[in-house]
Amino acid sequence: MVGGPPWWHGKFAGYGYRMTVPRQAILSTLSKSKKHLSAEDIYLSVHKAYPGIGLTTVYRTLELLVRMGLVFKFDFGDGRSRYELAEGPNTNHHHHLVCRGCGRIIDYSELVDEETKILKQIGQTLSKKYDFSIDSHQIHFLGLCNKCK
Amino acid sequence: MVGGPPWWHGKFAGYGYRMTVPRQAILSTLSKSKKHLSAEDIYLSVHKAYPGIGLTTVYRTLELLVRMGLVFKFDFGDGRSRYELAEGPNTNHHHHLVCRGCGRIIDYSELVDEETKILKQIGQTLSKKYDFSIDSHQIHFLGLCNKCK
DNA sequence: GTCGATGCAAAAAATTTGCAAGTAA
DNA sequence: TTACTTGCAAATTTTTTGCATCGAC
Repeated sequence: MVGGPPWWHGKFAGYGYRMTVPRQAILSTLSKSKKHLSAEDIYLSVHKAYPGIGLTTVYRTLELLVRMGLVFKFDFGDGRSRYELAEGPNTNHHHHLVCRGCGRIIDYSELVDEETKILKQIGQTLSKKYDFSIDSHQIHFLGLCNKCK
Repeated sequence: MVGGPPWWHGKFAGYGYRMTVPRQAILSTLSKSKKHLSAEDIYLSVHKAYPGIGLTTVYRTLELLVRMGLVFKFDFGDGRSRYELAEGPNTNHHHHLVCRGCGRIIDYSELVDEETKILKQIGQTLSKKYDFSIDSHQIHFLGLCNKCK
């Protein structure tokens, strides 16, 4: 509970973008949630506090935040994209177990450092070979959760 | 060029499903392509040879094949799902580089054995801890390809 | 004051569903 | 013959776009 401006202040001006109420609200919602929110989840949350904010703005803002690298976008195969804050006080690097039965997503952080270490090396090799600039990675394990198997 | 029935014959009866012309055609298309085909790609290819086959059947068949484990489904973030044959004479295990700029997908097979070896170990640990039965995994590196950076 | 940002309504795109008719086993 | 499959059309769902207005810097 230290107060002060959120860590993302100042990130916008540098890119020539503006800090607005909808952007604050969307970042705030993302930073408070531990889940993988869909655009509609975010809309509902934000719209409750600021009824003026529309779904279109949510989509446009998320696209911007992903481009800026502040937010990660995931597709787990259920037809809607999910979004997570890329960094910040409450975020921790993790990967996902995806249930093909019910769509449940389990985050795991165990062993992620080990995974990341290997992927970093491999990424460098691929980066060079394919002249491709890598800025993030995703690992998904697919299968069935305890309820679905 | 050995002829004989395709390797997937017999996979259906065991599950109580039937082998039909549309299913043959869809599997055949998938087995001939090296790419990550969308449902519409598959529809166009199959529909050319068998104009009677509709897009709905393609979607329903793909869902079935994914459930059977014969086909993998991927979402690279461009709003349409992609499908690849899971196994077969022409398939090789690979992972993906995904360009955030133009959506281009680069397959790589280098170092995949190394990745898979590690992930297998990690998968076992997670499997136990989360009571989750893992049957496949995906690794995506995200970034910008040579044309987009 | 300027130019980026927003809201609303409409459009577009991808995927799913209802139901009668077709067909593999 | 029986029950799984299919095709068509219609419906749903998610995401994008046009355009006039608003507001951050």
